[in-house]
Amino acid sequence: MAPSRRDHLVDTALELFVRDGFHATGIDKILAESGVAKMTLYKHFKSKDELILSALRRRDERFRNWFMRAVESRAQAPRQRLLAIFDALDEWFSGRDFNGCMFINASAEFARPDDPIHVAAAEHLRLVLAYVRELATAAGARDAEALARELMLLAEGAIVMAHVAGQADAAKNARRAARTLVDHALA
Amino acid sequence: MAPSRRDHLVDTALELFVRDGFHATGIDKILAESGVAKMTLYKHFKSKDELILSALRRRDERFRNWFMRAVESRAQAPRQRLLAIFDALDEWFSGRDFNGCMFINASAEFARPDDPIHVAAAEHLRLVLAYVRELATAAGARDAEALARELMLLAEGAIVMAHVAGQADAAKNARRAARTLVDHALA
DNA sequence: GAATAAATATACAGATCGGTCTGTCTTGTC
DNA sequence: GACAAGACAGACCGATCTGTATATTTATTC
Repeated sequence: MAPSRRDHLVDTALELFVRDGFHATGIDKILAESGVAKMTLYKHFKSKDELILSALRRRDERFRNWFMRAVESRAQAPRQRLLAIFDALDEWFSGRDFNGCMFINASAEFARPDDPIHVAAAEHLRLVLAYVRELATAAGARDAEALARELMLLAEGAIVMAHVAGQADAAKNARRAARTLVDHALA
Repeated sequence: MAPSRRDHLVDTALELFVRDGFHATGIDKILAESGVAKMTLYKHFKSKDELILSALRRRDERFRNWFMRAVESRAQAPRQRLLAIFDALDEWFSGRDFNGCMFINASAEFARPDDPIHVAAAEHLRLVLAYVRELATAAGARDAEALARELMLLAEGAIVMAHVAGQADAAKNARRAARTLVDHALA
């Protein structure tokens, strides 16, 4: 079964949104890039914002899937998995198409906290945090919630320093800090 | 001496850019809000991008000024100043008009690393990092550069978690992690 | 092969974008 | 009072924006 027009549309939009941003990517560019007609887009999506939401949902799904596999394939021991988070980030940052976190970017362009797009970005972070908390719990942290939040700070900070400041080694710095925090939390 | 038209323009633009984003803020809105004529704007700035750069420069100047005063007024001892960073962030996040970091947002909308606006954002982070490194050096850290980078990760991560995920206590989590890292680095 | 559904191309609407241009009016200075 | 500088208002430009309408082509299915 050939990929549906809708899927193709979401994939193309996803790529352009990540590369150029949301406001800077016009409907017409998405249509030209995907070879889909305008009426087809508006049959599947009520508006550009709906398309953005679909792209964010797909990104969330793919990213967390990749992330969990990347972490779990690197280590078996729970404590090592907490550190493997930052090895996965390092791989991500080193990719040619790294352009920051799509959800941080979405929150920048849709700043009102009640904007559905901003809400979707918040939900993504909530889900990633929940996964890190699972890892922290498995590792036997006294306060898994606290450790997870601390590691999330390092992870998000690394994304920012890698993207905004171009610090290619941000994930490595974060890993070093993470080891200190994990040692402290598991002592 | 009345504030110059140019200054008023930059201030108005700064406010709107922070609140609504860069692409979402049109020239006309800035003019209407500031009561300045269009030709006056284009006499002072070659383009909208030039106005954005001026707004970023002003923001960088004001933010770092506020930040250094906020840190130094909270503590005298170098080690305590490193932790005061996160008390200052907490105050910032609690403000009614907190809308994330303008430089992270700018990098999201102007993603190409060689874009002058992205470069300006990178420079801002570089300057903040330099200040944190000074504090770390004064505190007698064995590796001041490493400690400064780790604390920067926590700070930027806190900004993201506070803005994107609406975590009001992000700065407090960061402060707790920072204490662990500082203790480890000064041991 | 006809009927049906979907996707196509194209044109268009109405608004807004960044930026230019032409004037008018105010203000300060000599 | 003459004059120049600077800011004003507002029309205007071409391009682009999201979204809609129409009419044609393609593909599937009976």
